[in-house]
Amino acid sequence: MGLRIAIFDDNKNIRESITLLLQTVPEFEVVGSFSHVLDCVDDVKECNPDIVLMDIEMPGMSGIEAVLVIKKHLPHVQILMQTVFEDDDRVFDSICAGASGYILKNHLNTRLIDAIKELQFGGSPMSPSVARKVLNKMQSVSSAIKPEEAPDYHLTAREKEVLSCLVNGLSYKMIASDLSISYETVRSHVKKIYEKLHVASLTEVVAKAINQRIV
Amino acid sequence: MGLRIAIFDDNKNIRESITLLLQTVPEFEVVGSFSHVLDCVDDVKECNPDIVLMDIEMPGMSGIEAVLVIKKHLPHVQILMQTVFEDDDRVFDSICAGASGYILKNHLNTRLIDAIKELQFGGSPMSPSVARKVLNKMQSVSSAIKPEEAPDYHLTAREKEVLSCLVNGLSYKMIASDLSISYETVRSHVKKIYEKLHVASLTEVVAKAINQRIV
DNA sequence: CTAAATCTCCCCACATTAGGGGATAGACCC
DNA sequence: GGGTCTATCCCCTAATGTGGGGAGATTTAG
Repeated sequence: MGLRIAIFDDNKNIRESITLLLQTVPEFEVVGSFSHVLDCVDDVKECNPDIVLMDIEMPGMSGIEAVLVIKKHLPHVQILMQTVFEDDDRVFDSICAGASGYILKNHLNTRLIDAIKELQFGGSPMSPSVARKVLNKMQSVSSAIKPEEAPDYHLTAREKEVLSCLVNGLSYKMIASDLSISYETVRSHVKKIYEKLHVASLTEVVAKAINQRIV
Repeated sequence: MGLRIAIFDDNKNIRESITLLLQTVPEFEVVGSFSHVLDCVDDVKECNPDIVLMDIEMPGMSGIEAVLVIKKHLPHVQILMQTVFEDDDRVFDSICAGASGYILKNHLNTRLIDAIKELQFGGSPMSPSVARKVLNKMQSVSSAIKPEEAPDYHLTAREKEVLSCLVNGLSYKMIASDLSISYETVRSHVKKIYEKLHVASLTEVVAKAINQRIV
């Protein structure tokens, strides 16, 4: 069976030349070609593609927003961004929106067919400069990716419960009624937490809990 | 001028076959071939490559650690990981350590030469499945990448100062002496902050400040 | 220049948290 | 069965934070 492909691009010439290019591959089938994304979810539902080629710059709604809504309603569809832009914002916004690949238009002729095949088999084709941006960004947010070994404070389950209540801004009284225990018990737990976290005030507890993701 | 390449791999056969493969490209020059990374910084300084091929599994020090130290001492060197592993940890650790590409050994024959050329021109070659992992990870940490539009609470400079003191766990008294203002003034600021942030307790202030990066 | 915002300080009354103590009952380990 | 850990509860005192006011000086914006 063939691979169903839909194209979104406001430029008619580009849509047509992409279509021509894709038609040189027997297994590819262009099942839709649209000049805007205002009805993209319906369009995609209608033509039921495996892969969507999405331009970024389009009238009305941008291709990035389109990715968001398509992915939301049809998460199985693979979306390949194809655009002239390679500024960080557009690249990362597209990826975060759910795109599975990102190739620049000047690579279309040479790379599009390979890129689609790569997508089909679970890859994420990217133009070289885009891939580099992505890796650099990964490095710069590495702290978020591999949270530095959070020291273990040996909090008990109950203490963690109390702690997360504190972080949510509850007072001792509220926590007591929330957990159906007495005010004094809450206090005992909090005292223990203070000891274990080596802090001396609620604000420090909250700051430490959030920053070290103990919550 | 040629492109200088160094190879780190504990398997002699692999080193030799990679060398043979690379020698088919006239511009490539294999300037070093090492079976371990214990002296990798010296080795790399010695042979002065543009690009390093790094295996992950090696005796003594792992290739990932080697990437770290090489990048630390010789940040301009481009490092391409070549390995059989594609578990998330190894992939992300390598990238965070500073690798500029990551290809799987079963793609070596077909992709290595292209990958090196891509590296040379500022790209970041990755095996398809690795690229997909990277994109998925990017999406999952998107909150860290694009901090959702922090609403502006119109805090004044002074209020922000006080706020950051609070987040650091200081009491009103300490803040007062820190900023050389009276206790009552601190209170005034805090009251204002409460209003503007729509909260009613210190813990909420701290939590909101940290989570929304107002600090 | 006037009005608004900001920063500074003060008072009183009340609520909440902090630090010190101690106690009981159940679970778990050896 | 004795020791350790956890969760639960209690008391007292002191310190700190909360909520409601008001008020003068200075800077900023219209």
